[in-house]
Amino acid sequence: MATIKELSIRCGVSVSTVSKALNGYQDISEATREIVIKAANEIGYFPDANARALKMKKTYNIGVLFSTLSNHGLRNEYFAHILASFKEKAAKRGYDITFIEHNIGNRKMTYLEHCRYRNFDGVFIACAEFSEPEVLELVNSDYPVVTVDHAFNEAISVLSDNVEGMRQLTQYVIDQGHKKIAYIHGTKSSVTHNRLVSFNNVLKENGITVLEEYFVEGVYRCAESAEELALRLLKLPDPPTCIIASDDYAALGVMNTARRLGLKIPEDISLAGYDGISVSQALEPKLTTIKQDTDKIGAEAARQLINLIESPMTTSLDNIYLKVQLVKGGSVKNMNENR
Amino acid sequence: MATIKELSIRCGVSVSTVSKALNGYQDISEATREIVIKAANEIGYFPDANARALKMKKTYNIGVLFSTLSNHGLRNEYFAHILASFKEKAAKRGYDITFIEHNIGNRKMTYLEHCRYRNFDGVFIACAEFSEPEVLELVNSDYPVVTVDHAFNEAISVLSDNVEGMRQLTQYVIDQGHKKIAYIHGTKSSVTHNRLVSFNNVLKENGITVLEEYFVEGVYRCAESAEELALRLLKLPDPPTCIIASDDYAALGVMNTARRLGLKIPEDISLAGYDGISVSQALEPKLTTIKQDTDKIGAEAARQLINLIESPMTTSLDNIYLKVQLVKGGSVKNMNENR
DNA sequence: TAATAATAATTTATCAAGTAAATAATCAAT
DNA sequence: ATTGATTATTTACTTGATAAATTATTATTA
Repeated sequence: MATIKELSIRCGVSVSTVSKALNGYQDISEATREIVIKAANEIGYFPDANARALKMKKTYNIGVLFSTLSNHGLRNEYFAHILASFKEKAAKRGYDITFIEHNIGNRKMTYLEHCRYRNFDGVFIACAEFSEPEVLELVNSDYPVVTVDHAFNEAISVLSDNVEGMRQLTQYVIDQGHKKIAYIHGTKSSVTHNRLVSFNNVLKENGITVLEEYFVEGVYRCAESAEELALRLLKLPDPPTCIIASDDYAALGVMNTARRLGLKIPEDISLAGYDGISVSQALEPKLTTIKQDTDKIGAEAARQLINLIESPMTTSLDNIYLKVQLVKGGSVKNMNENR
Repeated sequence: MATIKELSIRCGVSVSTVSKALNGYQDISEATREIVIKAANEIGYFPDANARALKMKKTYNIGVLFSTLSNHGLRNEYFAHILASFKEKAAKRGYDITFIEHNIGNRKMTYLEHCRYRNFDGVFIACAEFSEPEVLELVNSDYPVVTVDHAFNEAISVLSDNVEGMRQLTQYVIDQGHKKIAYIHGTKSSVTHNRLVSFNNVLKENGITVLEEYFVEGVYRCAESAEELALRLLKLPDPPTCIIASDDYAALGVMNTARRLGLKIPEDISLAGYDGISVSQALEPKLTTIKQDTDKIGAEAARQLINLIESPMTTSLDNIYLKVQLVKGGSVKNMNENR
């Protein structure tokens, strides 16, 4: 790889003249600048990222935390899609992305230590166990941080408007004539909590009360966990007519159980999910669900993080709520027509 | 972040003594080494990656090419899963991973230039348009390169044993009594070519000849493209009894078309795919397909690449073929029982 | 005891950049 | 011709780490 020194020899000027010429300094004659730029293009010169980072304290590299715990990580479509759009947007703004790891080889380091070691300019926490001390350490550090689906005071979070999403979904189910609605909610987090609260509010507004047994808690985004819970719900003496799962993976689990019990969806049991992953629309019937705009979430996260990196004084730490969309599949039966 | 200089002051020794002590040099007394290591742990010292890379010509960072062209990239489950296991394995061996990009900000650079700019130690081409000049430039460079699903002379490729996979699948379909088998093959590449050849060989071995119209070419891993082709196949005067798609996404497309035409799978038309993505097993009926071991592909790719980086003289450039597994779903009808 | 060897630590140079300060060159005005 | 102002270029230093060369200290041997 060509270095600035080689370039300077080729141009017959000093190294610093080259540096200044390329970095837009004003004390360089236009003639010299032209020569340097032309030569740089000819030999395909790019300043070495490591050397530059060392001197400038700026790497143009963003650390992305993407822990593979439980059902998260790259193997989860929701997060993989978010990462894809984050990556595209970051590249457009001039930033590379590198995954944050725990243990690199045999050196044990915390997430924060890894970030400092690599000198990331900022941190994107796409998915992680938000209660982990190491994650908190990262969020509470002086790093610019943007998270997805988890609100912190010390960071910007980009998330779907879950209150509105669950409101639309629940109202739709109620409008279809359902009164016995069960809810499988995920492991407690601000996201799942908001959805649960919203669900309850809509029930209340519509003057509907449901059995306490209709509320069950499962592992978030885990089909297997939902399978069991669905079995419990469907075997109740007074089973629900509709099950709302807190995410599409859980909905898939419910579907499996229903199938095993010989129940048809939506004839025998209605079902709705949340997320709008692509599988949900490949099924027969298509799943009624709330589609989260993963493209926007990723792009907006990148936008916010890079703004925070480049203009920390004018970027507020407010959370960003994005619109969601009700997808009317065929998995919720219209009970009104049935009368 | 603590620097080596701060650490040296704290220990009352020179900077290079600290460096030597931490890097296992023998010309350091055990007493001094202990003091240094203890102090390093106390203040949580890690050598700065950029400074280290500059001096050592080694970044412990792998560039990963993951272009989002057509139906590839992170949004494709197959590749996302491969990346997940690659990432885990690389971290275990002490390497970080950073995505290779084209245009970073407003600087246009080729993939190779980006790699040199960041000084990656090696390159993993997970998915890309292999005919692109930029990709070829990368493969032909002096970088250690590992690819997935595409054999080059200048790089190691990790791929499934597609000949054997398609053999198993085709034989299974034939054993189920099918003789009129159509094949939707993907855009030409070594992978799709091998599958097609294998399909033909098995037909021949079984003394089966099929109509020329049964061979159609579609866009690889694209459901929409397969939808159209399936329509063409199913509208033939003498339609096939089974359609084999070159991948599961294409199989999904076929499924959609069949559904639209009111045809039931497998009663009216049998269907098989290739890849074994999770959607394929969430469907009803489950798809008969060949499962590629994405965990192994990713891990093996990482293993090979890091071996190539660390011991280029003893790592051969041979391709690695991994075993596949026939998944007998319910999408292929047993024609023998039907007689 | 002096010479030599072995060990332990320090100094200096280097990697590829960027930048402040010093210097040189050019030209105009006096 | 001298001074001053302006513009262009070079020198010297810095970033954090490592490698090579060098020096200091202690131990061993003739």
